[in-house]
Amino acid sequence: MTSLTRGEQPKRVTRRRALTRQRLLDAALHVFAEEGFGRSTVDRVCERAGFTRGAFYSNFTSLDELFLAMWEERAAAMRDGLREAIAATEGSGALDADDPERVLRAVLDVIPVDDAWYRVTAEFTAHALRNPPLRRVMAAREAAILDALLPLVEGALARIGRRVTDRTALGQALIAVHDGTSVQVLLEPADPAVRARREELFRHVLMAYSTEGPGEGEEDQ
Amino acid sequence: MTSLTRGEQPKRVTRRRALTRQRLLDAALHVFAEEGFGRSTVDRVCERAGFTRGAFYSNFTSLDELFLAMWEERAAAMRDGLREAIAATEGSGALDADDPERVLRAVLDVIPVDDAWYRVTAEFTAHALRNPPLRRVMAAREAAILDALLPLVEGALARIGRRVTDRTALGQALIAVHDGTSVQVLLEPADPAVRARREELFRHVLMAYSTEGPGEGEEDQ
DNA sequence: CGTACTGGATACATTCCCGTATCGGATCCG
DNA sequence: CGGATCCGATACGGGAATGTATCCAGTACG
Repeated sequence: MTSLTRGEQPKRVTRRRALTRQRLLDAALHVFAEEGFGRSTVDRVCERAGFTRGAFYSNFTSLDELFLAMWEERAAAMRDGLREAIAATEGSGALDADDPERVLRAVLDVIPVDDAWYRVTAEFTAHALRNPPLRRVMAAREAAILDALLPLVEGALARIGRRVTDRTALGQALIAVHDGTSVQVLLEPADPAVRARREELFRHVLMAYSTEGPGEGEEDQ
Repeated sequence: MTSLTRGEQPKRVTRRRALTRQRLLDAALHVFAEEGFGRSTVDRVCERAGFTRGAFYSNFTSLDELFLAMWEERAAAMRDGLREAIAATEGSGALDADDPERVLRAVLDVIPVDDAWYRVTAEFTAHALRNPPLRRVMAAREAAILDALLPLVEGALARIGRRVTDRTALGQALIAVHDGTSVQVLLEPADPAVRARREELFRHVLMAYSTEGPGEGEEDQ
């Protein structure tokens, strides 16, 4: 379908080019969110970005490729955000021996339930499941993102005195819970209880996949 | 958009009508799964069913309406299947005091990870999130389905000596875990470990939301 | 400061899909 | 079995979106 393997860069990336690329990415997020990925068209994305289709085809070969670029961006932002948030809890005075709540907060604030983003990824995932090469690309990238995020969570847990028993299982569980409960929260936006149950489930998972053991580096402060 | 409230039935449902309706439903499932809900068209559904668009518009007003009918069908089948499966475990000899595994099996076999169905519902859900009236309809139906299924699970748990602490929370958690882990299994179809971790997570949830207490009716036997 | 080149706009031909209105044959009922 | 009714096929008039090929202007570099 599309060449999903990094094509050769045109020797230099002019300033202008980078800008229009970014504008296209921003516009696409809105369009995908509003129309749905499946119903989105190159036309609309360009219209929203204030370009014509020529600009699009000069920067991307397909909406798939564009989405993957968008995802990359998002993942990087999340990774940085999480790192920062966890670092922030670190400085904040004395650590109680047991304060999983703080870790939970840090994580949930950085990786929130984002209406638009949820819709877009859900649809794109379904789309990828229909297309084996794309599915593989997606699985690989997801694994990479998890690899970057997990150590952060694990470190945070260690600092409050809990050792993770099975790193991979915890990662899979957290993602499943995040995704699975996000829909529920979005479907029932008026009901705060749904959100509360989501967080309770996160607590259960964090506890179930870690054990009260010596944190690696700093047991308490 | 579409009148999602049950319209008035034309006084009688002729045999022929029922048949074409069913053929349209079956065809639609395939088309949705293959093309994606968003990219599916009335044309294609009819083509696949061997009708022309006239037939479609005579039976449904929109693809949304058709999907809801499809979902209804599916939910009913699941409910019956689950009831039957649980009833089957009932007769099977002496119950060990603690055999959550049996309950888990019964449930997982009836509500499997279904590739095509997952894609379709995921996309339709995203679509519904974009459309408040439709979102409400969907939330309501989901709640109704859960109401029908939960007592069955609760009963099965009671028979192995576990009392559910918070019915609603358990239901929400099970659904979240089912949905969230389904994607993972489908994204990584070659890796049996992913599926194993899914089931492990189910076990954790079943235990976390129930307590070792006297089952309501039949403590043992 | 001018020129070679890159990037985005425009035009084009094609394909697909929508929803309605009307018609003729199948189906049901007495 | 015959008439009333129902149902699905056909015809119609538009409206988008696609990807490509070509062209002009803005940009960067010597």
